[in-house]
Amino acid sequence: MKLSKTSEYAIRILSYMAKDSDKLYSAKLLVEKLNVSDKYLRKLMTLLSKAGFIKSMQGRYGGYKFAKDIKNIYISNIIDAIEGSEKYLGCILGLDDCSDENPCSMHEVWVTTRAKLISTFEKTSLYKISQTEIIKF
Amino acid sequence: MKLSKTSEYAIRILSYMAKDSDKLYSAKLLVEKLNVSDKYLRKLMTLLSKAGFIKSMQGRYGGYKFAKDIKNIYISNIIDAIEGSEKYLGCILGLDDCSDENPCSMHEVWVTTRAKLISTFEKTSLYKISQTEIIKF
DNA sequence: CTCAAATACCACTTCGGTGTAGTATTTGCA
DNA sequence: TGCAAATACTACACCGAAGTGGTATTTGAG
Repeated sequence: MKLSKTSEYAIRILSYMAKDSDKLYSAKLLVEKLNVSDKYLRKLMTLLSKAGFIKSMQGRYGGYKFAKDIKNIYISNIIDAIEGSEKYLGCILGLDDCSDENPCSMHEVWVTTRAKLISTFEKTSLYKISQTEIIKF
Repeated sequence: MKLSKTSEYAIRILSYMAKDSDKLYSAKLLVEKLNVSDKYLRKLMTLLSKAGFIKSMQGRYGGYKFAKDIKNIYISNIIDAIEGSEKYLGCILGLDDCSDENPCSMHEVWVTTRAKLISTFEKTSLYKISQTEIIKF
């Protein structure tokens, strides 16, 4: 019942970048500020570029910046790009054919909790995050 | 954002046993009914015995039955025994020192969602599950 | 034009969750 | 009392996520 490490990193990185959403950030700076392994962060940045959240500038004085408005990037988009939405949309017991008509043992209690989970991910944008007080990145 | 496979199995098994909570269940029967690998289920049953949820009867005509009242077994207890409570109690971004005073970027939105998650696990007992209509185990 | 400093790419290692195999042990009944 | 049928235990295989290493490529400044 946790996000993958990669999703955790991605959200932390993008939240940090959202503080000043027009700035160009180097991998080196992000590594220092977020305390993530250099190699892992660089690999992840490439993935986030390919997913369309950010764009990379190569060469001297290169780095990364947002490729689109942070008001249009939601936590759900980030998680989906990295580990897939089925990780939190599906049946809590992993049953493919579980539904209201064909409920598993947890279905009844899980429905509302899952709705809350989905809503949290789908309604929280990086812009919203950038407006909250954040002490720990 | 999922339970481990082992937790999924454990909840499914115990939910099935809760239907008739005084009965003795053989591993063979459970494997047939729940469509779980024989070896994996047996190993898990031993773990659930050691965790105190069920007790095992060895020898011919052996099997498993509940070791305590299913009104006192909560989903949170099962998850805790198998993968540990920190898997859903902690910071969504995996930060050890995240708190109200030292919030991460998701803290504000996550607090209420996590509370809902915790409440779902801590307030759902096997007894409650046994009272709901279940079609798919 | 060359070099410094940045990102991109490919391959490999490590680790833990999942799953399998084989053997040992227990116990009731014919 | 021996056997059938059940659980217990130990070790290993597999696989994907996490993490590391080395090299190639890009590009602005002097």
